[in-house]
This record gives sequence, structure tokens and C-alpha cells, in this order.
Amino acid sequence: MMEENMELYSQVGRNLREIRRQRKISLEELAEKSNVSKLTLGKIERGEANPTLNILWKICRGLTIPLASLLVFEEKTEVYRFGVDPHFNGPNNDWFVDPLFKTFGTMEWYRACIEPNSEYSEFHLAGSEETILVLNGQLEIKVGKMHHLLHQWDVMKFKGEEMHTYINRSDEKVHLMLSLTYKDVNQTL
Amino acid sequence: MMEENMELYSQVGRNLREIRRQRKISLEELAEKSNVSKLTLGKIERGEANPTLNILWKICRGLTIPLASLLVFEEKTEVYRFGVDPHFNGPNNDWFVDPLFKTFGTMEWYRACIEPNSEYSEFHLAGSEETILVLNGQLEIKVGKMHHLLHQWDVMKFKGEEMHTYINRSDEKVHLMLSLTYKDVNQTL
DNA sequence: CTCATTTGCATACTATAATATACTTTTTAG
DNA sequence: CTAAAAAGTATATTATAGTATGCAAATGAG
Repeated sequence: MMEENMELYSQVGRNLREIRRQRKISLEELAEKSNVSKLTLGKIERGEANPTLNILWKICRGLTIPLASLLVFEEKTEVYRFGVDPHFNGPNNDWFVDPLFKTFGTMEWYRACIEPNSEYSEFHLAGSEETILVLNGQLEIKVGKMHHLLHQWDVMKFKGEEMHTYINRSDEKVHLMLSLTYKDVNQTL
Repeated sequence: MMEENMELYSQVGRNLREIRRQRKISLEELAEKSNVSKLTLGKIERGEANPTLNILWKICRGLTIPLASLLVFEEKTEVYRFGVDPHFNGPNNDWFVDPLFKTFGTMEWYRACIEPNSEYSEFHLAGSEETILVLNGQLEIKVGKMHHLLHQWDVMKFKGEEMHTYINRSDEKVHLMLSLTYKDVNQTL
């Protein structure tokens, strides 16, 4: 097997093994319950397999656990180096966003940049809260119909579901940190 | 493609498409970012593919979203009929547990049954709370060193991390509902 | 409408996931 | 310690996921 994603496979395997052991059932029993061969189950648990969505599904059904549970784990320390890691550009290269820290569900972190004399609008799902910190320069933010002018290191928090616009009226790039918090896992999508 | 898990594949595809559309990037752009072929991405979005864990991983990395996000969705209404759906037996068939409702993370529901004149011990992770309701007969419960005798429809709540034992001293099966609540998603595994 | 972009689709090919079977090693229970 | 059960391994086979290419259909902007 390719050694590309060993760490991922190991994590998933560890999760499965832990759950199975907790239930005190053998590989063979699980094979019956899930209709996945004992060999495949073993390989997955040992991190030697790249299982199919269908197989993951069958295993989770066999254990009556949610599909995502096998794929949740502490991801290793993550470092995103400024200017090195890829980011998402806006349609006119007037802003970009680096999503940071692939934490699950309740919180997301972004590093963003708005080009001089440009703006960017968005809104998020109900129940989300957005917190931003301006890293440099000054930034105008419109939330609903209210405008706010923020300076370096100013922090602001608002309801994410309201349409909001980041406006950079200066002649320099403005950078900001941005975090989104959701009330509920199901609302992150 | 087999039509076995169409519903599952559709759900995952819908999630992916929604996220991609939200980011306003084309299939081709995502193909570049994720190193997954445009064709495969398209198939997944249309629910015509059974993607590999590796592929899911690459897609999520390309979008810098948590791996599990594509697999979280409202599962349909679930009905577990008593005595019909499979359950997990204890080592001596002296108890069995039906895990119910594949809800994610914070709460788990079980239906359990203890055979006459037998018992079952367990404990859970720190921070969990267990709530039980006796459905019929009477059940003795030992939590730590304290014993409690519960009768039909009695309800009891205790810290799941303490070792606890369900004891059925009667000559009839005792059924109970049981729920586990965790403080944190990461503690469910 | 028309053109350009994006998406869907068919075919053929390659890589590999999943299984069956049988055997070895490790773990567990008595 | 020994026997039995469980888990890991090897090989060969089958099924299918993933890709490349080229083209058709749908979508969207002007």
C-alpha cells in the first residue's frame, strides 16, 4: 500500500478498534454484523487500508454509530505559515482567506486579507457568531445597516447570520483574523 | 454502479456541492486544489461514486475543512422496533443493549435488558452523565459503593465515570432505557 | 440570442480495494 | 503450561474506484 496517508489510516483504525474493543466483540462478530470481511476490518484497524465510503458506512451501521464518528480525532498540531500555505482568492483577487485549524464542528478559524480599495460581503448560518481582529491598518465593517471603523488590533464580535461587508478604503492590504462559532454541529454545513 | 447506497452517496454529494458552491469555485479549480480528478469530483457530487477514504481526505484538505464534515447530515427518522432490530449480547447472554438513534457526539441512547438473576458492570469516560429509567420490574444499581433499588418507571442519574453495576435479583427480565451524555465531542470515542 | 464557461457523460484503461481461503502468530482462559 | 480463541499474514482472484480524453449538454453573462 502506498505510504501516503498512513497517519490518517492509523487514526481511523485506532478509532474503530477502540469502539469495537469497548463493545467487546471480535473481528469476526463485527464482520457478521457489518457484512465486511474480517480481513478488511483487520486491515482497517491496523491502518493498512484505504476503505471505501460504502465500507465505512457498513461498519458504522453494524455498530450503530454515526458515520462520522470514525473520522473524528485529534488532528496533530497544525502550523499555517503566512504566505506559504495556499489560500482562496476572491473572484477578482481582491481578498483571500486561509482557513486554519481543521477543528471539528463548533469553531473555525480563518486568516483573511482584503486588497486596497475593495470589499467582500458574506453571511453565515443562523446561530453562528463571528469574531474578528484587525491585524494591520484600518478596516470598515458593515453589519446589517451599521458601519464600524476598526483600527489595528481592534476586536469585534457579531451575529454571523447578518449580512456583513469588509471594506478596505485604504491603499494597503488589510489583514485580519476571523473566527466563526456555531451553536450546533449540524449547522456547520 | 450498484444502487445499494444511493441515498448515502447523494447526501455526501450534496454536502460537497454545497460547500464548493459556497466557495464559488468550479469543479476544475477544486480538482487542482485537491488533486482529485474533475470527473471523480463530479461523480461524487452527483452521488454516483463510492469514494475512498483517501479521496475524501484529499477533497477535505483541498477545501481545508474537517474530514468528517462531508459525512454529517440529518439522518432520516429512525425507528428501532423492540425485539426486531439487532442488539449486542453480553458474554453470557445475561444482558443485551440496543444502541438507538445515531445522533452525533453529545448524546447516546440505549435500550437494555438484564436477564433474571444476573448483573452487568461498566463505566464510561470522565465527564459523562448517565440517566436511566426502569421500564419494568425492579432493578438494583450499585454506583461506586452505594446501592439503590429502583422500581418501575423510576429514574436515576449519575456520573458515568464511576463504576456501576446493574443487578437483577428477580426472576424476570428487566428492561431499561439508558442515556449517556458527554461534555465534549472528543470524549465520545 | 450567442458565446464562453461549466458541468455531464461515454469509452477505455489502470490501479487498487475487497474477498476467499488457508496458515501463523498472539492473546486469553483454565 | 496448555489448549482454544482471536488476531495478524500471505497469496491469488474479482470487483470496482480513479483517471484520461474527447465530446455533448446545460448554464450563465452580455
